[in-house]
Amino acid sequence: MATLEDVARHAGVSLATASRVLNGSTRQVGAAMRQRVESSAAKLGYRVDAAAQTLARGASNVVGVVIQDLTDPYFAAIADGAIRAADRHGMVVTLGTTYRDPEREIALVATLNAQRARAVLIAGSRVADETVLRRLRAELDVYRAAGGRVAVIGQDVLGTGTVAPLNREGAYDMAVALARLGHRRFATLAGPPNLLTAIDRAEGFASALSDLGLRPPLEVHGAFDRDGGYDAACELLAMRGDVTCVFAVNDVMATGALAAFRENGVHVPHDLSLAGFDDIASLRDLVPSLTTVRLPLARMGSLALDLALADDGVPRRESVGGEVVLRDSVRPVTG
Amino acid sequence: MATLEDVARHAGVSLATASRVLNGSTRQVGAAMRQRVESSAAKLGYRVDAAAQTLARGASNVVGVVIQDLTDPYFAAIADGAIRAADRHGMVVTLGTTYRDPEREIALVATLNAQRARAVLIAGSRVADETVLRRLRAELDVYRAAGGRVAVIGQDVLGTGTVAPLNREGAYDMAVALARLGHRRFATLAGPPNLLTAIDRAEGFASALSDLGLRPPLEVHGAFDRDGGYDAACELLAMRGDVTCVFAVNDVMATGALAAFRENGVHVPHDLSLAGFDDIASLRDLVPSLTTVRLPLARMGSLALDLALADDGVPRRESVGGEVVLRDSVRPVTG
DNA sequence: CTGTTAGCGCGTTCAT
DNA sequence: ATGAACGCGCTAACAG
Repeated sequence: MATLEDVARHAGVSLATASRVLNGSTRQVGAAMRQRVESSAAKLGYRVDAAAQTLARGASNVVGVVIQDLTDPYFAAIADGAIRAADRHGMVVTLGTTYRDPEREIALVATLNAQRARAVLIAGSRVADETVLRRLRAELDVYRAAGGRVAVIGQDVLGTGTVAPLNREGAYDMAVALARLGHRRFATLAGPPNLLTAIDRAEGFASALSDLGLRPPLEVHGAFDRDGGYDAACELLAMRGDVTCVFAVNDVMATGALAAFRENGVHVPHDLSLAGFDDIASLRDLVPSLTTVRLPLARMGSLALDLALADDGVPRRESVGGEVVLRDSVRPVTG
Repeated sequence: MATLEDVARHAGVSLATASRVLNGSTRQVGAAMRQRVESSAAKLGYRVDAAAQTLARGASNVVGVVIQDLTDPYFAAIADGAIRAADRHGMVVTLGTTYRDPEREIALVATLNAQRARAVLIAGSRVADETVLRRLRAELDVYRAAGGRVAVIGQDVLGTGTVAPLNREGAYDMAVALARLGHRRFATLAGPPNLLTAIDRAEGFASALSDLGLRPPLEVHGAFDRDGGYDAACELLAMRGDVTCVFAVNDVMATGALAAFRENGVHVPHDLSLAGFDDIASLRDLVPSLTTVRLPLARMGSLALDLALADDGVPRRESVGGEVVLRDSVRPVTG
């Protein structure tokens, strides 16, 4: 591989001049030399060495993105937004996946610190576990002490820049919208009992019912994924009582629930209404189409990068609201 | 940020010793010193500088993955497989997205070359455009000349390691399976006319019909995504004739087609059978469930990394077969 | 506008 | 088993 020095020699100029023309310095270089350097670089197939640049500059151009599962469209959409934003900044994304294991989250932050990533974005719900949280915080602290910028997409429990989806509020609004359609008796497919996102959404939903003077929802817990929704829905069917409307705390769970209901001969929305949360694009062609709370996932990813890069010590917090989207999976209660 | 030298000084040992204990050298270090170094490193919050390591070693631990669109579950699944494999090798993935623009593909390879990525994996169909292909090949050549390893997932047109899905064969098998159900008159939602994957699948399908002595399928082109399938399906409806079964060259297009058919009152599979290709997991809950050709997407991603890392000059090629999965979106022709 | 030179943090000979 | 010293490729003063 040709080095800058090779190019400089080949062009008959100094190292510094070659550096100035090839790698964005603000300094000016005469047209003749610039020409010579450029053609030498082309001829030799010169490519900068980013590692050397990082070392010399003391700053890399990578941003780390930590998500839980790339095959979950929720995270894919967020990562996509982050990648596009990084792209606009001329930065490169190294993407890490935790497989929903908080330990891996910590390890990834360490790795990204080693890369001297300019920023680290962490997406995914925090777990209500103080000890693992403390260790993550510690790892983030050493990263930030070294000048690293951090933003999370989710709960603001790390003292970092935060893009906070209004989970509680969105679920609250959803409950109000569903009650307005005449529903009085609800169930919640509530996700894992220790996942903050799931908790917030379930609580927001319940609190709206309470404000409306309705009975608290039946709550069934389950994993935060498609199969969790399926299982929870099956469990619900065994004890449904007079429930007319089911709120799943995310679309992926709602998808599983839909399948479970169908397999058990329960027709949505005729026999039971169903709502989700997130508005995952690739799920828009489900039948019936899912009523949900739309979150601007890609924008959340790019916003997180902006927040992280703007981090000047006083972490900013940006809330993003969700909008209730009524589709075919719910119907008014008649009579 | 603490450097190795800081740690060495703090532990009262030489730089070399500190390096040996902290960063996997094969050399042995006495237990006492090892202990001291480790506790100093912990106390100072030392984290290796990957850039410095890369420079000193002359090799990075990043692998580049180039895909077209992260929100397309096909690519997300492949990238997921690649990330898991990289993880097992202790490597880190920088993920680049082309937005289906071949120019971006070239730029990304250059960027990854700059990172001195140990391997570059490129997923996504080649386009039948010689000039852009030549330029991509040229960029890959300078990367490979510098010792970079490359593997593509798709057509073997770059002279690199290749994970080749058996598109032609899978589509052929699908046609045979559908004909066995009694279908005699087919249409193909064929994707863009210059996309090799789309071409191979459409041709494989047609060639089976020909072998079976059936009429060639009606062909309608469209973008390789959900909306392309939707549009193509609409077009097809205007000229359908006696077609009883539609083959979309991928599941995402089939999803769009399903929506188009439904909106136009055409019931699948009652009025029309529909098949796709890929077996995207997140689409398995569509109703009716999609008949498709299953591809082991995650494995293709990890296989690509293996191929790339094994690259010793003579690029290997690994074909991966697809398996026809019959589901509810097709039904036998009765009478 | 151009050239010289001193590091950036670490791996790795080569001595000891 | 341990340490001293050089070099990886590049940027950024500084000098001219």
